[in-house]
Amino acid sequence: MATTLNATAASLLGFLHDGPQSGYDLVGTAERSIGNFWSLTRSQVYRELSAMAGAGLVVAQETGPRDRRAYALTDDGRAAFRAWLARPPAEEQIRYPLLLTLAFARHLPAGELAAFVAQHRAVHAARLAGYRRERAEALAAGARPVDLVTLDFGLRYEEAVLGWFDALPPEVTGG
Amino acid sequence: MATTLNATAASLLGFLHDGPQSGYDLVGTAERSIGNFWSLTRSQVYRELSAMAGAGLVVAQETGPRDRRAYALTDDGRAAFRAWLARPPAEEQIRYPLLLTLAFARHLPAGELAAFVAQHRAVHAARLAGYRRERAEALAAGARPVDLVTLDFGLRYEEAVLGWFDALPPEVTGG
DNA sequence: CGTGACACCGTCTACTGTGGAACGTCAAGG
DNA sequence: CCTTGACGTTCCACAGTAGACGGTGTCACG
Repeated sequence: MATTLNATAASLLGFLHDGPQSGYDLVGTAERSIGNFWSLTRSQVYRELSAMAGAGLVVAQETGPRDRRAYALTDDGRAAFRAWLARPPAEEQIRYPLLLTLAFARHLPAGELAAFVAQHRAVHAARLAGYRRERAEALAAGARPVDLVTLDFGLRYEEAVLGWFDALPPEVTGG
Repeated sequence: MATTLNATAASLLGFLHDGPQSGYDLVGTAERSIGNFWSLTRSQVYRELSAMAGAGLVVAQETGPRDRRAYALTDDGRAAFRAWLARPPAEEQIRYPLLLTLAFARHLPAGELAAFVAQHRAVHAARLAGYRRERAEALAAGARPVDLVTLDFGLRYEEAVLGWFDALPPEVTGG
């Protein structure tokens, strides 16, 4: 592994610090813990796992039922993870197709645009509600502020987006 | 072109409504107008252009100086663009490596984390300032609210992120 | 007991997106 | 004249996405 890890592979190593997991497990773990701001797919997880196994950063354990195969961290893997973690993180990426539609809205009949906007607003409202519930549950379970920083990012993001939706001019919302 | 356009290709068609442009031009146009929320690279632009030329959505004009080759919209291209625009836009994607670092911060010495956070905060502060300036200029140039919706998204996003940075617990900021 | 539904688990492929190397070309300035 | 640098395209390797596919264990229900 001459070249440095990519962020997705590194996060898998991060999760493996808590014990061996299969690719399937890792997808679930990742979705639960970093899914709000980092997406990954099964395909990629398995691809990275076998690459890292080849590079000696993880070792596959014996296959269990249903071809289940857990991977365990090696010392090299631990070292690679720490090396990755010490590197300055890159900037965030945002891609929002709705804004693309909005940018070209002059080519679109007004009614359809308003419908798209309403649909997206509903999605964000639901996400915000979900984050608020999650936060309350975490607090009740004794979480410290430092445990909530990534969740709080999502909260503030969704609040901002909802505020943006609600400030949209009537040409866009169909008002 | 049986399969539907992807968003990047569609946006190129959108820009070509204003007249023929080369790949190089399109990269610049896109960066200026949708770059805040939609990234694209040279490689992809040229790839999509030749694919669309093959599908008859655009036609290459004669090559000018420096192998420059402008593409013009065809009627098929116009139709494909409208068909794409009428489809409900997908949800946004966010990937923020800093949050990944934060999520695994327990494996990292405190000082390094604070430095990363400070660097990212500065980036966002600069972007916010840039957006505010852009907005003022656009208003001065007579822009209507509907022309500012995508810029306003960026503004609210950056305000929210900055608010989040400023509410981070001292364990993270090194305070 | 049987079987059908469904979650579990991995593989594969095609396509989309990113980053940078490479390379020729024209314009302008010292 | 020569260098520098913007212009413009091509190519490649890798990262990320989406979904089809196929096999397997479990459990509920008839």
